Amino acid sequence: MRRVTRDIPQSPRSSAAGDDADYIRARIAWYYFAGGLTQQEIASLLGITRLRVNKTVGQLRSDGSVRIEIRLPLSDCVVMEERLKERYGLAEVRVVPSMGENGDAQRVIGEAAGEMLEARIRDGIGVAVGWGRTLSFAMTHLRARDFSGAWVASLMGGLTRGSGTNTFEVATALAGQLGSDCYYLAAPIYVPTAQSRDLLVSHHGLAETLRRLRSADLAFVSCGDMSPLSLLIQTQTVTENIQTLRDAGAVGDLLGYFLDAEGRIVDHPLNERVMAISPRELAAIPDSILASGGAYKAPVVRAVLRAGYVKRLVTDEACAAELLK
Amino acid sequence: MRRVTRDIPQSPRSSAAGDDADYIRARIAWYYFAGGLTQQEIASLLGITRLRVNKTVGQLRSDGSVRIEIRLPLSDCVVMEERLKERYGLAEVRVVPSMGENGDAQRVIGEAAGEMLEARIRDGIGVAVGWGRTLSFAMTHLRARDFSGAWVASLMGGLTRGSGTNTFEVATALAGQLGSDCYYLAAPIYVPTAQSRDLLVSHHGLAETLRRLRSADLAFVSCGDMSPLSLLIQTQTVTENIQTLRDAGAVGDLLGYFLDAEGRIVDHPLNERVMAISPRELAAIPDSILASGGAYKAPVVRAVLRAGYVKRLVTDEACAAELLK
DNA sequence: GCCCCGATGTTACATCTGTAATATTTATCT
DNA sequence: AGATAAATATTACAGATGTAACATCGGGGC
Repeated sequence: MRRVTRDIPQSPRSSAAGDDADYIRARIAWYYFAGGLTQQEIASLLGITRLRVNKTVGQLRSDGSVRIEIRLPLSDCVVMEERLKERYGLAEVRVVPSMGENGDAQRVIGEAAGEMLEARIRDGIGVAVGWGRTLSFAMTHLRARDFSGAWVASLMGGLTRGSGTNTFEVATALAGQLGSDCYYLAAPIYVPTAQSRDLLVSHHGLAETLRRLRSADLAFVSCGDMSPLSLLIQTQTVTENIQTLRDAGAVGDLLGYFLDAEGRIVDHPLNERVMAISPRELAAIPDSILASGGAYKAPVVRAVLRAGYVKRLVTDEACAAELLK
Repeated sequence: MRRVTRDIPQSPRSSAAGDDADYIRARIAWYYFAGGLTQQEIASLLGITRLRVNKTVGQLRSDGSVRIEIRLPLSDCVVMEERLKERYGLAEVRVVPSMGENGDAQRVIGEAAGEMLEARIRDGIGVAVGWGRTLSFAMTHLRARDFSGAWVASLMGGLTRGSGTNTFEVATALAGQLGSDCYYLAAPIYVPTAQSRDLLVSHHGLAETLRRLRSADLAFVSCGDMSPLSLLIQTQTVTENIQTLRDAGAVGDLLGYFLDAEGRIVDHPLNERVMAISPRELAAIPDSILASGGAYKAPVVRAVLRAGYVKRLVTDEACAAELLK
């Protein structure tokens, strides 16, 4: 566990250049998004290339420096939110429209989840976070306020062979945004054997992080399905076990634990080796947000909801429709 | 004075078609702004023409259904805000970047002013509003909440020969957004003679509106300069008097009253015929926002600030720079 | 019933935008 | 100083976007 202070955004800029670049960024943001000037106009106004303007605009969009708020609720979605709340006894549900094949659902869900998360952050709060693409999108949509009294901890171990995504990225980013402390469950998500799990837990700060996690006020998690697209499935450890997991009735994972259609942890050796708090412990956390969508994830999401592991849900139309069938 | 209920947005839609069109609008908003789909993709997804998507996107942008928030403060502007606050003893100042020749300053200032206004609205509040292009832009940037206990009244009479802009539009729109009552100063801004002014005031609901105005909690106004671009200057009544007004030392108007560089009402017959509350009465309203910008308006704005007629200011860089000279 | 109006579709085109491949500058490290 | 990496400029181009002119459709008012 380390203290994270402020290593989030476009960092490696030195002295004068950094200020200048930030200044240009801010000006571009205003001229383009508020003023509606054309990229070429901005370029000549600022004496830089259109290309640079173009790139900066792209950055601004994705790094959350400009945020677009849509004030037109989609009636269908609102209806589904209510029905989901009632059907699964949830405290809050947000359904966003599904985007066709292209513009990926993950991002839109993540952004909506970020808003829900932001609304629940308060000073002194302890937040337990998982990882995954959806969650990392949420990070761009948080307003960076200072909550130095708060703390963040990662709910689950990391991947050793990082496939592009740093698995602690979400926790780091959140702690950075909040200016709060961050505790890592610095271990692989799957340890070699059940014994080594016990060994690790007794060791190090892992025990402390786990203790902290159990006293968290809010959990922010996603879940994975069984398709080869899933981040978790791509890890070697899981790939080796995928067939036996399927045979055991697994429909997907929550915090690395594979669940059956009813949300029960399936009987499989892999589930003995997970370095993360258990779904049952997750359910004991006072408040929690599950962010997952896409029709193909509906089976896992349904499993998680049926078992009552989480209190709030952010998903998309396609998944919501499946959940309501 | 009339009750305004809800006649703001894209109104003249009948029964089924209206719902359908709104539904399409909402979907387009999500697909385009949240999902980042291309207009063509959206068109085929929804089975409509790309053109229609294109037009709708344009509407969404300008009617405030989607709102873009920029989270990068421009250091220059922030500095000027502080200096203006100190120099003119203001409670709050907002300075937005000036847009080059194109993308008009009015809109950006208006939008910022809308945000400041929104922040100050509370249930039961009485808001006195003026009119002008800048203010009408502010209306698109208000979140429509319900403040049925609030009321809105127009601060000044209207133009009889409407040059495109309905002068009560701002009051109507604001009342509509708030779902509150709206009182109009239903008279021309310049009445024929000083006597007819007294006559009108004694008559009708005008007296009541004026009484209300004086008990308003918040005023939302703009001011005009002496250039031919100014809405007010374009009215025939003023055009006839422009030379004598200049000779009397006028640098612009506030609520139809022409002021000198120190903010004093200039000695001119036209100022006897204004149907509006006086600047002095405006100063007595507990809280007030002046939204005006552009370098060419600096003289009037300075006059208004010097005389202390308003408490808060929203302007742009160019004007702010002049004000600080 | 007929006409007019507004909303939408059709087509065509100029412009703006996103992206890649490549050169040049600038900062940083040894 | 020289080498290296990052940022920025240059050029080129396909695809997306905004706009205009005109056709078509459906409803409401006379």
